[in-house]
Amino acid sequence: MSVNQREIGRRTLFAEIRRHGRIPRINLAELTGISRATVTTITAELLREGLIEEVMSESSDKGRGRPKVDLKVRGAARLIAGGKISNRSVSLVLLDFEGTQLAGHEVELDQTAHESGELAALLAGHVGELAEKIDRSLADVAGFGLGIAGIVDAPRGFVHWSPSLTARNVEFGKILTATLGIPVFLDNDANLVAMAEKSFGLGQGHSDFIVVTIESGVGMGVVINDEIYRGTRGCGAEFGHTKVQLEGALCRCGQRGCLEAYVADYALLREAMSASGGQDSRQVEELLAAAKGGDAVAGSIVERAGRMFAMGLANLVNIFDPELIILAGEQMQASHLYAEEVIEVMRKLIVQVDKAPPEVVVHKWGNQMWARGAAAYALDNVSELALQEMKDHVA
Amino acid sequence: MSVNQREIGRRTLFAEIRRHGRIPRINLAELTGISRATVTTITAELLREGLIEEVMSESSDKGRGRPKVDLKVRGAARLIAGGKISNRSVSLVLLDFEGTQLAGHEVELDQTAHESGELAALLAGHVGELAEKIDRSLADVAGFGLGIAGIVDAPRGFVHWSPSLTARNVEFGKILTATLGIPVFLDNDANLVAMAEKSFGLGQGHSDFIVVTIESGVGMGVVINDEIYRGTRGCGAEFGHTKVQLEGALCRCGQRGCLEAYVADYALLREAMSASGGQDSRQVEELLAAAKGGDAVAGSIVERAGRMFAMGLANLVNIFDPELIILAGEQMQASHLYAEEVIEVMRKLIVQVDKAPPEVVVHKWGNQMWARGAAAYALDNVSELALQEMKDHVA
DNA sequence: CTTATTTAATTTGATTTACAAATTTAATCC
DNA sequence: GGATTAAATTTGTAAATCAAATTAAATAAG
Repeated sequence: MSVNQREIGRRTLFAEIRRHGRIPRINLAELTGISRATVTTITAELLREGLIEEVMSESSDKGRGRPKVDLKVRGAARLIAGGKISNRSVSLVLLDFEGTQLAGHEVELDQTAHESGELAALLAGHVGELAEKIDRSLADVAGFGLGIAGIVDAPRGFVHWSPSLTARNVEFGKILTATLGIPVFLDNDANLVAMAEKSFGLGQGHSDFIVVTIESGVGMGVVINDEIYRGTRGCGAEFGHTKVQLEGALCRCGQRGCLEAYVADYALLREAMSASGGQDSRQVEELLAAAKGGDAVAGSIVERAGRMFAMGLANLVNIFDPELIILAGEQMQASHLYAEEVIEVMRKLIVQVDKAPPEVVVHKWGNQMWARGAAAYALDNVSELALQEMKDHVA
Repeated sequence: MSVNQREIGRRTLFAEIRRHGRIPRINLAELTGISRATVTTITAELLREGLIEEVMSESSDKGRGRPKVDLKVRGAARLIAGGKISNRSVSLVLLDFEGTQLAGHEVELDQTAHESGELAALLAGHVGELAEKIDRSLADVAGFGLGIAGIVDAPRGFVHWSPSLTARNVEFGKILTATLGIPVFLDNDANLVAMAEKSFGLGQGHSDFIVVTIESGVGMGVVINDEIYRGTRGCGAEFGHTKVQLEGALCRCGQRGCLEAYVADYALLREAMSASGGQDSRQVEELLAAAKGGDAVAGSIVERAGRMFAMGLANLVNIFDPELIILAGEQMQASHLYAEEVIEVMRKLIVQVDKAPPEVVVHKWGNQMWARGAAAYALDNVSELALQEMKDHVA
């Protein structure tokens, strides 16, 4: 409503600069449809504000005429932090405003669930420490994005439930903001993987895709129209607890037939245990190896997990019809689910149209990707804040 | 990008007028944040163009001062047609630009599947006839919205497959536009029910909701952010073919375990038949009545359908987390699935958060609702066209 | 019946903003 | 060193918004 035209121009140009990394004004004018005159005016404002900077074009332009001057986001403009709380560790990263990583940090935790105040204080300490690594302080951080497992109402920063917190229904976002003294942006960890894929990973350039993650649980992040889709309660997309079997296997959420109850580590181990009458104490890795080696029992357990997973994926496709599905996970942990045979079963289970089924890609990465996704989320929010501030500065 | 500010203003004001039915300028200014001066200018343009008209305010305002003058969409500005192709019939409606129904029509068809050219010609004839009922002609119709079952790529007007067409992969939208000589907007019928609910029904005022329909198949329309969500292939939301059972019952789509294969009419009858060893030839109504009357076999068939349906619904909730689910259907046809017990099972199957589960409402209506939804779709598109045209007129 | 009051709508004048066209800048080519 | 080329900026104009002043149309008061 009260978004005047100039603000729109600033936003589109800044976003375009960010997307391209480095780009000269004339291309900005072409791509956005904004006149060259206005591009000059607006980029001058952004330069004055320090959000962007000029760089001599390094593209091999041997042409005549005045050479292009590239514009890029000014990395030094803001300092961004991102973090992800895992089972018994915290990963943290520090990015500059361009998105390049300045520092990273892994912290072991002695327990899984924490009291929210303690956890906030602990995070404040570690983010501060990380900042000091590059001779900055916690107060210099313009925003901190944090990913946490569980059911999170992101816009409100409210945690309905999380395995990392001892209490339910915590205003964790507010607690964090108060403790750290800087803006904190909290979200479900699966959403932040989607964010990471969109900003740095395989989702770049895609406006609609789904990311499925398998850690200890099964998570999902949905990007629709270039934005992360969060249901109305702020906590949609509980893919792991979609039901794949009526009155099926018991899930740790207390319900029956959840997808997670068939594909998660604990589910596989539980089955192996019961098949052997309580004798089997193998780890997941061993079980998978045994399945590969021809062990019939292990094979059937793993195979069923794969079929269930394929069915869950197919349902996603039937409902969302995405152009891309990214199966994201740490290392090889869930490789049996990401196997080509599983994807093939999925393809058979989706509605058959004379059109290519969605592309399915597997993206394996380390622990820090989660934290980078969280930072990307903060980066988005801080950029928005920075542009918001300009309204007042210029006026 | 070449959307100038004035166009934005026109759009927001026109949309606001449409939403409120009748509203004075001063309230428009307040609601949209556009200044009173600009509201005067823009509404003057819209009046001159004939898209809106002034009506003396009938709101019981006994206050002093200059009385408010309400603005409303000018019904006579455009004539809109909507249609829906059912199994062996076509429903058609004619609306004015305000959305009030001017005429309706039901046509019997002698067959289910049609050759696309013939069907187009047939529709052209009947829409023309309907127009003549109110002393207008086919050429006076500004746009025709048509709903058809099957898999439709709405933006392209392309039908991948439909039970109403003999051929697959038909450019049916283009054929219709050519045959009728007016703009035609084609969509999947379930999407158009969502459209109808949003424009005239229970979805009014909701920006995010899901509509589930049960006719012969199970359909779904999804509204996200005030817009109908269509996957990337234009054909998302195949709720009826989400899988609820691995290697389950055979569906008419050729796959196994589809929701539809458990809840559709033919599925119920098939089961009754096989339970009785081929002796049972009851109709669905009889089967439902028998179940109510205590017949154990019928009861278990109906009950399982309900449980499967609840599971499918719960999966929708777990994935979308909508604020509202509308179960829309013709009359009592699917009442066994819409029963409170089924909804209760669904509530138990969704992820439990300390927050109210989505509201579920049942909306029963007649055949013409589909056609009205199609007309609403056309209305949207024609409004857009009309505003587009203004650019040239004013310039 | 006339005047004051109140509120909606319009008009006016100033300001913002975007853009086309003209100009300047900075390079290469000959 | 001038001609040429292309990017970026400056200039002048047109479009569009808005605050403030004005007009319009009603009721209330005297």
